[in-house]
Amino acid sequence: MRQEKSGCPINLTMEVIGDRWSLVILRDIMFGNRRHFGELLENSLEGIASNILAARLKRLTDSGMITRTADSAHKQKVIYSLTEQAIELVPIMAMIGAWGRKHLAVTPELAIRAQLLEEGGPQMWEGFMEELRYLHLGHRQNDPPPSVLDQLTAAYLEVAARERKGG
Amino acid sequence: MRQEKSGCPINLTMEVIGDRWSLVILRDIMFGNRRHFGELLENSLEGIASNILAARLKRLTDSGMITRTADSAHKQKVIYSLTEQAIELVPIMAMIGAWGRKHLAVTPELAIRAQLLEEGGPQMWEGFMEELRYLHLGHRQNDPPPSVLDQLTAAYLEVAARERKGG
DNA sequence: TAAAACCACTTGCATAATACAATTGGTTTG
DNA sequence: CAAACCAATTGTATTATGCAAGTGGTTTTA
Repeated sequence: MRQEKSGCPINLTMEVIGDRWSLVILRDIMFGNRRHFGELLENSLEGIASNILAARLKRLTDSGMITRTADSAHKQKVIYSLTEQAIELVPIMAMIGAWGRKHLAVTPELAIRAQLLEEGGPQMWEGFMEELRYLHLGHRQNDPPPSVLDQLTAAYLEVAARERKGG
Repeated sequence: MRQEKSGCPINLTMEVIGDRWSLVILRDIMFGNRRHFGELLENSLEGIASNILAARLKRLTDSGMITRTADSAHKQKVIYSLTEQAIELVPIMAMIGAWGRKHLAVTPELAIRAQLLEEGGPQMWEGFMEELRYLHLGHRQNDPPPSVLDQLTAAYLEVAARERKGG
C-alpha cells in the first residue's frame, strides 16, 4: 500500500496522514515542540516504537511534511522541522481536537490545548501558524511573534498539576 | 492495535478515523449518498475489498459513526446511516479537502466538490449538515432543506463530462 | 583520557492488518 | 424455477506493525 488510489483530495490526504501515527507525530512536533528523534521517542504519550518512528519520519519527509537538517550544535543530532504544508494543518488539527473533545473520552490535561485552540478560533490559529513559521521555517521578523505555544503549554502544565493533586 | 493509547483528542480521533479507509468510506456515504454495502463496494473510487469494507463498517458502527438498519423495501439489504457524530465531521472533511486540493495532485473532477465546499464556507457546511440530518437521522421539517448534495453532484458530473471530452 | 551515557537509527522476529479471489446462504427478479 | 443480487465470509498471500535488542558513532562524565 503506497500507490495512489485516486485523485480525490480526501483520499490523497489520507494517503499522507491516514495512519495511526503520522498525525500524532506531527502533533508532537507542532504542539510539543519536539525537534529531535529522541524527544519524539521518549516523550511520546502513546509509546511509539523506535522503528515505527523512524519509518514515519522518513515517510513524512518524503511526502514533504517535514524536513531533516543536521544540528550544528551537536553533530549526532538531527533537527526535524515542519514545512509550510504541515503548518497549514493547524486549522485541521484544531478542528480534529475540537471534534475529539466533544465526542470521545478525552482526559482533561490533554484536552486543554484543544479547548484553548477552539476558543481562540481562526485568529489564534493564524497566530500559532506565524509562530511555527518563525520556529520551523526561520521566518525572522522585527518582533518575534507572541508565543501561542507558551500559552498552550502553560495551560497544560497548570491543568496537569491540578489533576495530580486530585483536583 | 485497538487499545486506547492516550486520552489526547487528536490521538483518540485518529483511533477512530486514522486508517486508510474509514474516512474514505464516510466520504462515500456522506457525499456520494451510498447507503448500501453493494453501492459502497461497486462505486468505490479506490477499489476497496469486500472483506475490508465489511470490517470497517463494523468498526465504524462500534465506534458510533454509523448505524445499521434493515431496508424494509428489500429484506436482504441493509441501510447504513451517518450518526450526528459523523455528520459533525463535515467541516473537517471540507478542510481536509481544501488542504488536499492545495497541496496534493488532485484530479479536477474529484476536486470540484472540495472547491465548492471551500468556497461555500461554514454557511454551506451547516446547510449540508442539515441535509444530512434530514437524510440520515430522519429529521423532518416543514420544508426539506435545499440540496447541497445535488449541487455538489451536479458540479461533479459537469466537470467529469468536460474532462471526458478533453476539456 | 577512558568509561559511561547519549544519539539516531537498524535488525530480527512475532503478531496483526490488508489485499485478492472465490464462495456462502439467503432473497428477489425474470 | 433458474438467474441474478445481496451482504457479507473464508482462505491464503503479502505487507505493516510492535517489541526487544543491538549498531556505530559522539558527547559527557569521573
